[in-house]
Amino acid sequence: MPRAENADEEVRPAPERRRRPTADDRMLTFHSRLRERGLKSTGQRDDIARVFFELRRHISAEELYAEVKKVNPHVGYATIYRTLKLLKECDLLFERHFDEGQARYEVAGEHHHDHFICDRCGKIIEFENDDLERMQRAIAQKMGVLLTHHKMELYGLCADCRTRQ
Amino acid sequence: MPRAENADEEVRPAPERRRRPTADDRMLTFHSRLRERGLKSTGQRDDIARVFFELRRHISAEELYAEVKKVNPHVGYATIYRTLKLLKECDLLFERHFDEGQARYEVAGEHHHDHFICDRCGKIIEFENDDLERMQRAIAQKMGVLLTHHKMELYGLCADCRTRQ
DNA sequence: TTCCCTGCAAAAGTTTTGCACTACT
DNA sequence: AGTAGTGCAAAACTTTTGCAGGGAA
Repeated sequence: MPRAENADEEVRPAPERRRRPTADDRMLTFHSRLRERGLKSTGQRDDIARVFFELRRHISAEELYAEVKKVNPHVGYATIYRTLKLLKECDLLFERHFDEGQARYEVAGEHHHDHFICDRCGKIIEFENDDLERMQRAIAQKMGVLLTHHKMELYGLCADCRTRQ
Repeated sequence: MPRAENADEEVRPAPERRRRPTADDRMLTFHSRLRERGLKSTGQRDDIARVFFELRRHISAEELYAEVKKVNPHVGYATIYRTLKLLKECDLLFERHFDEGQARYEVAGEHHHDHFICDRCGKIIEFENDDLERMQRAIAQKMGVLLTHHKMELYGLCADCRTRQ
């Protein structure tokens, strides 16, 4: 394990350090958040939410639509978008805008992490680094601003594309 | 070695540390880049590029269109977009996608900086921090990726909105 | 039974493109 | 003269919305 830079020790893949909620856990949360708001649970919402919770991360609306269609061919695009917005309001989803035209969505509620996006193959790698987080807070404090969220994205060639190049 | 506690000393407003090229300087560069590529200089391109170089940063295509119209009412949206793309290819412009629907454009070629965006008033504050840059490179190295560019955006309430709140 | 929810299609917002015409070099 | 550039309008793409009908509580 290299130790020249102290960043080395701090960089680690984002995947869960404590138990990650299952799709079922998240469905229960979704239902209770809906109830809290006086909104209804419906077959479409459940289908969309379950597919979203079970699928790989950083999905686009288009991809989600295609996946949901496999389970429930009746669902329309409008309901996909409306449900994505709803999941966001329920704090169960993050909406991300990488350097593309369309938004990508990921399951919320895990430890904060940032992203590396491969310019060539589009692969998205998550990582986390506590020093980075601390430094951002320090910068915000110095500027006198109140931080609500932030975005830190690295772009380049992933290890695979780099060698294949 | 980056440390969060001394970030204070490193945070400074981004504005130029060495002489900033004038709009005229940039126009000359633009013309020579066009020539290199066998492309033509035209009245519309000059009008758009000059307005862009002289105007405030982080402009949207819509705002630029309105400004250019004042100088040359004949210019169409298509030419605005085509010229923005051209300026990008000439490395004279950065395209940014903050948390909005539309892209914003800024003059390229100055020292690298990052952005704070106010959630309330939309104000954009630039800042730079060398520790942050170093740390990003260290992270990239650790992940085995080749970095081409990155994006670091802080969102929240600016000092003004924070007190007015 | 009451609204909320859904699907469809149309609209909206941003950016790109086809085409005939214009104008640099 | 020849080729790249322009304006307009239409298209493309992503996301939102109006509306009439359907379904959860």
